[in-house]
Amino acid sequence: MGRGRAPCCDKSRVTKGPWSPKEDLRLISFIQKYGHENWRALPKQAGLLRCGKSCRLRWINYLRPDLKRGNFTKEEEETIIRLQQSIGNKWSRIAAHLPGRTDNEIKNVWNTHLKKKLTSRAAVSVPKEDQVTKESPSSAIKFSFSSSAQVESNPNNNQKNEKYSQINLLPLDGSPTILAPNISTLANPVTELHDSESFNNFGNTSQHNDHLFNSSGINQLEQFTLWEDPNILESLLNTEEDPNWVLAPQNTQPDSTKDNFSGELSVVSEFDLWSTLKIDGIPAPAKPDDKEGNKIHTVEAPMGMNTAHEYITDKDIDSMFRYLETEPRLPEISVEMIEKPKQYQGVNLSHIIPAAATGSAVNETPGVDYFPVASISHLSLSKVLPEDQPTHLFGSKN
DNA sequence: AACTAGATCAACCGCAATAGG
DNA sequence: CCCTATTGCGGTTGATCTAGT
Repeated sequence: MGRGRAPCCDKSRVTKGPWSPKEDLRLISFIQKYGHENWRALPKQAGLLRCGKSCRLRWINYLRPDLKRGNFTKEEEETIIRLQQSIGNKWSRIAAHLPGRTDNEIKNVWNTHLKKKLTSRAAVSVPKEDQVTKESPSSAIKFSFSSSAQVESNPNNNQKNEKYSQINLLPLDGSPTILAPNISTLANPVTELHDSESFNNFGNTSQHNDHLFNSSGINQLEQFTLWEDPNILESLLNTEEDPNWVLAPQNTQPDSTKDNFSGELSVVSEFDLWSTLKIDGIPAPAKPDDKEGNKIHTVEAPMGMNTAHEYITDKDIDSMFRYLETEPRLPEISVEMIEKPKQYQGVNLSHIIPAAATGSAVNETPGVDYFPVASISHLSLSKVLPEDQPTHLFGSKN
């Protein structure tokens, strides 16, 4: 063995950069089911081309269910300032005092806001001669902290929160559901589906990773029944659940402590346009406001839906395309396919038509455990997936 | 409209700390 | 106690967004 520290992973064989929704869901699904005893082995077991450190960071900073999102409150900022002055840049220790906040987030807030704020306060409060002769940080806090109430709430808060807007889904029977990228779960009333702002933000892929957070800034997983009790997954296997459940097979129980795990965790990470637009029994959303100048398309609802058509904007379609581009298994689709799904049913578009709508049933592989991954379905395996990849069978259970 | 500078923040890197054999 | 593997931490980077010109 050579000298020096061994690299944590083979850098040439791991993905770097921003995480895709698909990767997120894969990581969430794996940890939800098996935990994270061994970060180094986790990527391989979960089928992720990521370094273990990257997975850990992603989980801790963005995916774990107890994260709080949104702007820091004045109280939180005060706490950070106070603790930073007393213990220094011990971000993880500071984070321990702020439930739902991560050390990385706190560090960023400090570097981008609080440090400057503190500096500007000091400039105002300290006589000029003192600024030249005294640079002790501990002296700065003595006069800066009392004025922290001046911190104003950001008038652009709404803008930030808007990025988190999502369309919410409900399984037909109110069953718990698992999160799929670019959609959110049943936590909020489905009436939000009709909110034009949420509608227009459908599938919005902002700069960062907002696909898991709702307009309240709370990680949807926090309200995620399935998350709170992973055993629900198992119990659902024995129930007559909604035909819209997407099921993915589970061939093997991985040993998270071993590196030679050979099983595969199959994950459905696609989202379904139709299920977001329309769920049986729920009134269709109002035609969205075209205030942003997006062209409004009238689209046919797929077979099995109650209504004849729904509305969708260019922006929505773009968002959907953007997501579909990350799904290498999916065939190319066109706007026309989206607008006229019936015409394309059974050809290329079967992957965006809910199995329940088409009435098709997917045969399960004997001896394979299935678990629901999303309350929606749109993959017709025979049309989309190579036949030699049986571990990726998706479809409704009945 | 195009460009630029500043702001933001997710993600990476390297080192330190810790665990376990 | 030593050595190695792994995790955790803090500094830093760089992509993207936003506001200003």
